[in-house]
Amino acid sequence: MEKKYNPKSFEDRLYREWEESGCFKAVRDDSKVPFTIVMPPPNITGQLHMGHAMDETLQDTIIRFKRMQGYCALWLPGTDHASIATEVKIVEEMKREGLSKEQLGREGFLERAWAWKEKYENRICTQIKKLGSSCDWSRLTFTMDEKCTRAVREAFVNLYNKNLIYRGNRIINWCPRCKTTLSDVEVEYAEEAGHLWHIKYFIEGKNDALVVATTRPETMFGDVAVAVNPKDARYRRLIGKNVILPVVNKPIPIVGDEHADMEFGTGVVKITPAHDPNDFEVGLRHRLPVVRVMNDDGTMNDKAGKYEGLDRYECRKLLLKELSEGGYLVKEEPHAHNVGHCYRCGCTVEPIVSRQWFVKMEELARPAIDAVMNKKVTFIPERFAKTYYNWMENVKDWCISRQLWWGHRIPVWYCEECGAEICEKNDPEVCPVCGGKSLAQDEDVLDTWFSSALWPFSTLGYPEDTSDLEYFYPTDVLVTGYDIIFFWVSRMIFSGLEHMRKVPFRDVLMHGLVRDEKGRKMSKSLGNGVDPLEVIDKYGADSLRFSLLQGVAPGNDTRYSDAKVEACANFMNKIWNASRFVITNAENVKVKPLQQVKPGAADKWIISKLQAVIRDVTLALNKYELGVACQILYDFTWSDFCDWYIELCKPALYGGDEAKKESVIAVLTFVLENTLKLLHPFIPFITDEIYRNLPGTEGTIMLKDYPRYNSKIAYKRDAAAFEGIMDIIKAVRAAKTELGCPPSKKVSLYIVTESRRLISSNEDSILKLAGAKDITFISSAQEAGEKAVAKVLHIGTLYIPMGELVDADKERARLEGELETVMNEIRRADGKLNNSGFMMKAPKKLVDEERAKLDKYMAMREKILEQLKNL
RNA sequence: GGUCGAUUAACUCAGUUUGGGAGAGUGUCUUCUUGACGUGGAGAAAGUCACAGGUUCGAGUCCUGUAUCGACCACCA
Repeated sequence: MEKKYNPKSFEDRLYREWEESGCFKAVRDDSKVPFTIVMPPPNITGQLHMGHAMDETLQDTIIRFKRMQGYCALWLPGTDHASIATEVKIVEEMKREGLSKEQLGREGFLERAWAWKEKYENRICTQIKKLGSSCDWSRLTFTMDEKCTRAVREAFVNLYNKNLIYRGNRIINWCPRCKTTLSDVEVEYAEEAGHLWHIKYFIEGKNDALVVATTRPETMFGDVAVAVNPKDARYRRLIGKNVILPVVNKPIPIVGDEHADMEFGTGVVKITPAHDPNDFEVGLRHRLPVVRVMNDDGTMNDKAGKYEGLDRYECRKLLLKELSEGGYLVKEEPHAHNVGHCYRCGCTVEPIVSRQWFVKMEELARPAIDAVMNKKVTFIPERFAKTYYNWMENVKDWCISRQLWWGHRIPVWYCEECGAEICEKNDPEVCPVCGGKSLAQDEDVLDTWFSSALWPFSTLGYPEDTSDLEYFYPTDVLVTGYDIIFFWVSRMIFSGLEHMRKVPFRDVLMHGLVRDEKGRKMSKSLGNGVDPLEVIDKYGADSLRFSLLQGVAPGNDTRYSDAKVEACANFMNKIWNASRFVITNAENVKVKPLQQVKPGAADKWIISKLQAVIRDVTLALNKYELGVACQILYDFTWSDFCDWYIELCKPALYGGDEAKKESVIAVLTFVLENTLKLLHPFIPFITDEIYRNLPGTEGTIMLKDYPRYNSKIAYKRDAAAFEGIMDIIKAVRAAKTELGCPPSKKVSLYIVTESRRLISSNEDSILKLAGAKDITFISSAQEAGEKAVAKVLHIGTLYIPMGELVDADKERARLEGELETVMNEIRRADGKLNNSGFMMKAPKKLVDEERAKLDKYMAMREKILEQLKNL
């Protein structure tokens, strides 16, 4: 083994070996229980960020754990075509070359998009591999692969035939820059400082006017009415009359509608059904026409008269000027309001009436809600179920058509002869209605999330009834960020239930965002993003992985910091060196299996600790508490194993007793091997590299059994007794520091105790670790000599004569401090035991424990007082 | 307006379904180059668990309310 922990020297090599030897491949094996995770497919828009790194690490840790536990573990990787996101990127790239979509044409554009896909998919997969992800690459799926297309068509046609997909004229969100619709969840709202303009609409034939308040005056060309609340005494009598639309000089009716809020503005609202969702509803109720005034690119159309062709904001400016000059504009006040933006390009979204394809949600939502209610799907942490219910219960129909080229084309054709609408899985040749041959496919593509929604089963072979689907579906856990519950999780749930009749996964493990050191969201515009690859290059993948898992609680955001990774790199170094120590000592000897040696007290202690760790880590992992599991392993490895056990071993290793040495080496090897196995799912590279250097091992650690708790070697009592020895060592060390005595100075120890045998048998360890020269058992304090520091411990009382080094004042102060602590404990225990409620209601075991504690502390108090007197 | 989360050491955070002696990492102070590791060892200081009530023999943990911060959803002419 190399002297230094140098991840670069083995990470890539090990990954190649794992992959080439087929360790990641999951093949149906009916003798095993399947455990399946489908990877949330990263977008092929660019490269992986820290959020991905966290997502992949969580999944890899879980899947490696399950694989070692003997499950047939499948982690299925993939990438997402990310329709709009990718198209935006490609168009940007083309723009830099002076090209436009129109110039290339659909065919040419798609060719370019596929080339893009090749490039970025490769890059992303390389990055995922760098992290150590043990996914089955032979199953790598892209959301626009042939099999996904088949799944999309099947699903679409199913829904269409059940009337759950329809085409209709409705208000949708329109991005004038991307020139496509967006679903409701694709719109991001941000508060903006705007204005509220009060505009006079004269009542027909009168000199009187109604004043409407609007934030978007330019839409007035599409006004088809003004509404007042029917309960509003101010305006009630005007209902049924007309007002004259300024500038346009056209009469439009005054309608009575609840939508008009008497409290807001003037209580009169203009109705523009084509450009506002609420107005659209009002329009439906009053059978008003729908007048669209804007083009797809956000410019005004011919309805805007002389403003035709102008951008919406330019038009607003000029129109306001005209209104003001005409005396129509009565007031302009600042008004903060939420404005919707395209989640991909940031452009202000326009609500526009348009003919689009929709998924009818009501019927699909109900079983999806029930599935979570009935615990067929469990959110971890549970609170996210509520978020899910809130959304699902109020969900509106899902607009799925996009005016883009990159994506799954909508499987609907129109007969140019009879006008029939044909929805079929396979491209139709002739019109089934009239037999006509000129059919045109719908120009639009589907929302990228339509194919993502099918991901858990499209990847396994749906719509075919495959063996994989039967075996691996439903999948076991979906690991993803809480930010895509609406986009993705909910849609997978109702899609799985609809198309597969089964939920897509049993558990949903949510994680939060990875933020920067200051708690800010990592983003391009802030420039505070950290590239996982750079971190791996600097510290190694294991350090990054461990830092991302350490201290995470499900669903909580975490902060990334270099300092944290560095601390983890130190941990790797610690593991590396401890292992090197064990391996070096085991090198030229035949390592016996644990069963063939007689463990001593320290050996039993570490073996016992190990059993507890096995139990607790397994429990934590089963509950997806990866952060907790990390902490347990970190503490055990560093403190128990390295700081204590290895040090405790040294007397035996360097002493002359061969049997002892043999036994210690067996235990060292046993504990290290198990620790490596326990750690492997979290830090796969270093653990495998060391494992291969361990005596008596063969092959990769990743296919070995995960350690199981063994009650036969749990040694609970022995371990507790040994803690007494450790207390002695700690006490000596502390006494030396407190009194300014150098640790290297060897001291004599005098002990009053009932555990002489235990102490004798561990004399070597005590002498070595405490820095002592001898131990003498005594029966009273006086025997320790005149000036001795006393340490009252559970195992007994320890006296250390320190001659000149002891400062009597310091020692008195120390003892008084100790007395104070003990008195506090006595008060606490006494209080409890004198509390009749506690005595009557607390479990007997607890009362007994408390009484024993009190006795112990009382004895300690006596000793300390005696000591103070002697000083 | 609705929902949810956070508030624990100087900093970053664990502490859960099942209430029973406040934890880790980083930083700080003291100290040690002893044959795995100075990316280290040993020891220490450091907390009114946001606040106020309540339930309980007992609350960081359960309940109610308040404050501050944050997220999401909805509405906003």
